[in-house]
Amino acid sequence: MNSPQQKNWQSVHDEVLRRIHTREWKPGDQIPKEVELAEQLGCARATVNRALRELASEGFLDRRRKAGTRVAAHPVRRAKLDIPVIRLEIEGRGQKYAYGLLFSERRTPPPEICANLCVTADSDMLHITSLHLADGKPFMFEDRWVSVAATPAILEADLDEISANEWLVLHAPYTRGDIYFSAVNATEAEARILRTDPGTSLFLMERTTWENETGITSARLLFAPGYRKHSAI
Amino acid sequence: MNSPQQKNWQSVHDEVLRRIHTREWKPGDQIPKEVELAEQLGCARATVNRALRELASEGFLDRRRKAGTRVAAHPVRRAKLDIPVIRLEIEGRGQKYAYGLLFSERRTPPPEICANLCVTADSDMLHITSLHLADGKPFMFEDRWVSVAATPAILEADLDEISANEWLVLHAPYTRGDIYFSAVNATEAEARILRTDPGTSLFLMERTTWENETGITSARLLFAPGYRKHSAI
DNA sequence: AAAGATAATATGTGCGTACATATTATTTCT
DNA sequence: AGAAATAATATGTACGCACATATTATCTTT
Repeated sequence: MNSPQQKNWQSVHDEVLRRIHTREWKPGDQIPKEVELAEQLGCARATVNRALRELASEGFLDRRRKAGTRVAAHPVRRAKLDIPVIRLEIEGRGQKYAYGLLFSERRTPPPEICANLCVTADSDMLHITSLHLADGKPFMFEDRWVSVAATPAILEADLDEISANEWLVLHAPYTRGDIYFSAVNATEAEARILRTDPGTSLFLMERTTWENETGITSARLLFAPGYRKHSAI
Repeated sequence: MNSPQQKNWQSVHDEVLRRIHTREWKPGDQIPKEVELAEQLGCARATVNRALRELASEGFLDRRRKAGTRVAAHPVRRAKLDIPVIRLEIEGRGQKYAYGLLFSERRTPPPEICANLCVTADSDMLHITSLHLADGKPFMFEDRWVSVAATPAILEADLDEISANEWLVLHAPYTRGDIYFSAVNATEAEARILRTDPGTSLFLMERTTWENETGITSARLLFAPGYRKHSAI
């Protein structure tokens, strides 16, 4: 009972996914080779290839040359996480965005920043702290170090008008970055800035970005109580 | 000064990315059409198409039929987040995994679970709480509701031996899911289970998964202090 | 001039072929 | 028997062509 002609890769994708979901093909099972599937489904190998490639990148299949394709034994699901500019995230919630520069100083970095960005202790850096507000209420506190050597133009940026977050996105593209999510108790100072109580649990995002092997910036983004980061899978 | 022959889509991908990074093509700019790029780079349109499609899915480009391709104005970077089975996450850190079922009861769900999964208040559900340990220390506390109607086989699972987390991954594939990350202060009970102090800031992951329109399971995963979730971009 | 029909166009995708590449299986050699 | 060379094979990808589709631009019609 061959399935009716599946002429596009989407339908092949869905059909294969259906067989995985119905456990016709179980985790660890080897599935038919591309040419067989193509014949079975009445389409070209290229079409099957496209569908299977997509499914592999989604984590449903493991593929290896010569060894063939099998259903992923331990489906490591890959959630997609959008990392927008803070302004857009707030405006996307239908709230009014505001921003205030708290502090900006050109100086040498503390040890933990050196370690993060792999820079020397005498590097020329810009240290910026700022507060992002949603509907007038503190939303996120940003504590950022930017390498002046890697991004000299940052010195000309008017950081009272545009946040370092947004300026960097527009002017300093990066090739890779790390993000860490965690939870911390608010310190006295942090609580004061975010207008909450010391000890309150806060969502923390730590980001470091790189242009090839050059560290660009390292930021500590501390969100006001109640913040939830969503992701779909 | 055309670039030397770029015969594979990876090199086209990298070359386009280079032009974006060097701001030869700036955010918002329209880039040459596929046929032009193909000619310029000395390869087939299909090859360019593959590269640009990839770049669009990575968030660097916006593409629309007839309108052409342009550099994304607000590069919403998409971080990829791996959601493995807890056991593999712990073993991946080189730690010894252990697991204990705390509690298991078949009953009707409380209102918040009904809302999450879109089920009625008289649904047949399984409520499971368990503790995952790394090197003998509490690592994550799992509080999960599973729909018996959607996954009757769960009743036969030996949840003392295999965690609901892992059983579900292997036996109840889902079509979509939501994940929320946040930070909460430990309650008395949670602090006792995770062997920490009440009020300690804890990283919380709330997951709900669906098979088509049927809610499968909703889980609240509370991590021990110090946990950081990593993601690359 | 506004509305609706029509043409033009860039991307989206399918197909068949050819060859590349990684990996496994087999054979040959010592 | 064990190691090394060789063959076989499934996926990976490049190419050229054709046509589909969405969207914009243009031309009619009223």
